[in-house]
Amino acid sequence: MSVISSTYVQHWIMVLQASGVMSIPATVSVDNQLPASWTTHYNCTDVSMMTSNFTSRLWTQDPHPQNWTKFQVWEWLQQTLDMHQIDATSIPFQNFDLDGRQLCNMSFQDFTRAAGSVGSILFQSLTDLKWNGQYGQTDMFTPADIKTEIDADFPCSILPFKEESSFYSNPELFDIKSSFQPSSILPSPAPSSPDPKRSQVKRHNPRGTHLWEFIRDILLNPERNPGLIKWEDRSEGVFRFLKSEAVAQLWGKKKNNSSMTYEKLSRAMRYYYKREILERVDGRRLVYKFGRNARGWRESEK
DNA sequence: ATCCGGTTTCCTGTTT
DNA sequence: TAAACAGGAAACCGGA
Repeated sequence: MSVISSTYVQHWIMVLQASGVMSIPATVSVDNQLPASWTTHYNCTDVSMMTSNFTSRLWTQDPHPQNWTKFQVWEWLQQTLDMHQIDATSIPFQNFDLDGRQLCNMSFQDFTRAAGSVGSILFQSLTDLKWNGQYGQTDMFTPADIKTEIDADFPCSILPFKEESSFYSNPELFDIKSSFQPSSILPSPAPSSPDPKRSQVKRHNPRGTHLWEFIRDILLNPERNPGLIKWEDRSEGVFRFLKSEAVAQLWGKKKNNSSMTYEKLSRAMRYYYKREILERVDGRRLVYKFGRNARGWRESEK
């Protein structure tokens, strides 16, 4: 009934490339893995391998969470957040200083306690892995659901609601506090009873993160920002590219476009001036400033 | 089928 | 001189 389109496959390639999950070598230390997953190890991705195996590509490491090391737990955490475009700084990573066995012993409540509403996403992801050894093949995710999931652009989401970048960019929906705070101030939806309100959130950004959001998220995630972009004036939203070509490459990876350059990226940046997402900073090379229509970069918004 | 937003690509000229 | 900036024009792509 449903056909898995090449677009769909491509999307997943992009998601997994962006997450860097496929290529993190087991030998690197935790300290340097985050930057590594965003930079050099991107280049190791084997796209043809990905396309050749629909089921296994969704999670390429040990599919048994019970056996995971602390690092693998952390890696899964990173990937799941990346997949749902959730700001990694929004959850306290220290709450997940656990190995796979400990992780698997966590209840749904434990997850929401540890990560607020994001906990439900993590819980679903883990439950799925535990039951199936991989994403995407549960009785909650039947073939009939695939079309819906293609439409939603996030096929692994058997979630109560979907986190999207439009969530950040829409002032009415953008509410990091209420969305990512611990469960004490949140109604925690049961995993099997999705909140219809949340699931009806409309996509305004079907192709994923906008460039300015991508840039913002690098700035807001120091662990993902190995000297790529730097705040010049945090309170004013002024930032500077330190490694302009590296950022362009990263953006290209995210968009599955290996020929992205800073020259082309910067053209897209200049289009933001008119929309007041960025403001000009005259006379300073590689320096930009967030404008009135850019959301989610202020410290007070976090 | 068509329109649209958000880029991407290419280009020429200017500034640092 | 290279790298970055500026912005026009057209193409592209996926969603509505």
